[in-house]
Amino acid sequence: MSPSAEVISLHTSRRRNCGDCEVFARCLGRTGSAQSIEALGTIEASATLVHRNDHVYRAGDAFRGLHVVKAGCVKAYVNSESGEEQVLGFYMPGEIIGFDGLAQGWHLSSAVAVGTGSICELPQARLQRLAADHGEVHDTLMNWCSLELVRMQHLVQSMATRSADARLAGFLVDLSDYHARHGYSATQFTLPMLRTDIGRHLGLAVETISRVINRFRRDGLVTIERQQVHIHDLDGLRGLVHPHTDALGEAPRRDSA
Amino acid sequence: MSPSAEVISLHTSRRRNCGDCEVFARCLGRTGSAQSIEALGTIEASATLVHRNDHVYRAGDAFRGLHVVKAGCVKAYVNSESGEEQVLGFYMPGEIIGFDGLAQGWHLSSAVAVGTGSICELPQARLQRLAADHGEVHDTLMNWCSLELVRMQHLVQSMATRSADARLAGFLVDLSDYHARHGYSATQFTLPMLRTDIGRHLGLAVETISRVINRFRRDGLVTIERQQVHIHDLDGLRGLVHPHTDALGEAPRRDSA
DNA sequence: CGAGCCTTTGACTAATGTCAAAGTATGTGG
DNA sequence: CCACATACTTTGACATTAGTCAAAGGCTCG
Repeated sequence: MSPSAEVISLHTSRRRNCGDCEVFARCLGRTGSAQSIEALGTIEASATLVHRNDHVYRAGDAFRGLHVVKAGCVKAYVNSESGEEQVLGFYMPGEIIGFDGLAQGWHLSSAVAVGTGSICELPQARLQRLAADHGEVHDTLMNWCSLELVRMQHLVQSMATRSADARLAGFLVDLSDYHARHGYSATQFTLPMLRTDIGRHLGLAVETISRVINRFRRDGLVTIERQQVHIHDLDGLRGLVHPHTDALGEAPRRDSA
Repeated sequence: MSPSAEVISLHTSRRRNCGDCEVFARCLGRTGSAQSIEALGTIEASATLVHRNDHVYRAGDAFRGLHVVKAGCVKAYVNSESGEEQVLGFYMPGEIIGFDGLAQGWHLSSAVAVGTGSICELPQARLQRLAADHGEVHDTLMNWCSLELVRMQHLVQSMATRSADARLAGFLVDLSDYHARHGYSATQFTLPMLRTDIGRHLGLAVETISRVINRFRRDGLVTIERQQVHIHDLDGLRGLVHPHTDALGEAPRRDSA
């Protein structure tokens, strides 16, 4: 894990108002009251180009502000004392990262680009000023932080109660939902992250990820080749997500001969 | 609000300024800037006596505000579609619950008293007004929400990477730390929650909890009888928390370029 | 074209869950 | 105050999931 790249700050494009950004409506302008959205539109941010393994921030870094994933995919993770990496989440375009840094003034987790992408920084001072001037912005920020909390609660629930199959099915369904929400195909998309990282995210070994994908393929649920995902039976996949202890005499065995 | 003819009897639970409360310094007054603390002290709250299994809020309830555990212990949990309960955390006196309700305006989790205790409500409208008037209060609220997020991240990490022994050891150490921080014995305290709930919190079966406790007892680390915990070897317990893949006499890959 | 990284597969193991039942506290009504 | 009912905890035997180890197979990129 040494070949990691520097923390970003390299290539920045011109600074401009967020409200003028072509993806504003899917980003800061996605939620909140009209006043809040208008206020957030006045933030000036510059998108930074990032490449695979570029860090957005690292655990221990001083908190400079929140970051928005504008393009690409960002992996948030923590390292345990014994060096293992736990992936807390994968963040897609329009999603905001860095809330854990608000707790103590420095980050407790790290964020790294999964592939080529683009990141905007929302400077803390600017956000504070905005929140002070517009109560609605404060509400919106709290909403986002709370949403992040809920996201983590779901992950906890998933890891504590679901089987490997259910976890991976849930992971794929979540990705599918994201794409559908944003107007892309719910059944055909790319899987930008490594199998290893999916495993570290779901609390499973890489080999298990591989085997489960295989099982799904055999059962005709999906075709996953390299990074390309085709979901053939989205409902079937959804059905796998929840434990369903209902099988009183009828176990959910799907055998394609 | 509540007719005074309620169960409110033992303790003075009439509405009064939080700043005058005897536990303020361990509660709202625990963190944040001086201005923030002063502002929060002006909140008026009334403590409500709760008994075992009384709910503070339930999933689906409209979000009315945050709640402070003043005495006792509160269990936060979610129910999966298949009815299983996942315990997200146990909250001790001075801790604040309900941040997940900020995300959507209603709660996604439930909170229930583990035993007899006392709860204060911090009305949302009051908090919003305070945050609007005092930017520092806004910061403090974000801090708390972020801290809650970090707490959940730790739980994720624990469940994904630690063995049953490590998880329970961590759980006990956390409790011990809480008691130490608050001036109580770090090695002798009560375990207010059921074994079942500890299991549901750590993602383990009740039987496993029981067996691990037994193992700890055999190894002379603790004595746990009913709800009474005696920690005999706190350092030993701490040592168990982290995986330590020490097998081949320390071989952490520290490859430099 | 070769090196390194990533993924897949197979064989085996270990940790934890499940089921069943006994043991032990707790509370209630007689 | 007892006796019973209920709820919680512990223990044992066994099943099963997912992890580990080892190695081969495929991409990708310099």
